[in-house]
Amino acid sequence: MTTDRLPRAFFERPTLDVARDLVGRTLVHDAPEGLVAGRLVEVEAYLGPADPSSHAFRRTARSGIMYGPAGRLYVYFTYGMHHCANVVTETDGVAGAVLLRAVEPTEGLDLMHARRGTDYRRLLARGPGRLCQAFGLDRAHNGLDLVDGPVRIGGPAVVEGPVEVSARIGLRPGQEQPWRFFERGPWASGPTAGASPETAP
DNA sequence: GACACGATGGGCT
DNA sequence: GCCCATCGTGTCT
Repeated sequence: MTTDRLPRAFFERPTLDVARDLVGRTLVHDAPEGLVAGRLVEVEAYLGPADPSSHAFRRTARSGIMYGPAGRLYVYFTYGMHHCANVVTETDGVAGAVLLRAVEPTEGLDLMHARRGTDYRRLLARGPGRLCQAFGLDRAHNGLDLVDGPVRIGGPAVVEGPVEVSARIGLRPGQEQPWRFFERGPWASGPTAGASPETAP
């Protein structure tokens, strides 16, 4: 159900492996105002100094957390209005993180609708900014430990169909590494999301 | 200090 | 599909 957690060893692995294995898992935020949960359907891997698109391409005050212990949240603010949530991977000292891009909402739908201010279920947590808004995640959650904290990831990987791979979204040309892992369907974001008939609000 | 630029999303065409 | 708001972060002066 939603009470189990993946162990730290799960995150303490190569970033691409963690990213692929996160698709289908359950993301949970047990906040004071209520619990919300959803099934991860889209993630992207961001590596260290070898990945020009990664914040960890250069080690700075902000990106330093990507070099730290695995299993922590890395939440940052961008475009003046959006938050993006990542999971830190690799061993302590090696940079890596997985961006959480979309989930299929499963629990706490009312709270998510209230936070998002929309009745459209399909767009509750489709895209990294919407996901953070629906789950109530902001910079206050930066650094939280998924292994021991209000935000957790657990459950078996439940995937409808194959885990597909594509280039990451929204990056500069020439950096199109196939490091986006997703389940095709109405809940994933991006041009290859592939909506299905089952999109009722 | 100043400035350029996003791992985006919402609204309009 | 195109446009652009909006501000924290990084980099340069």
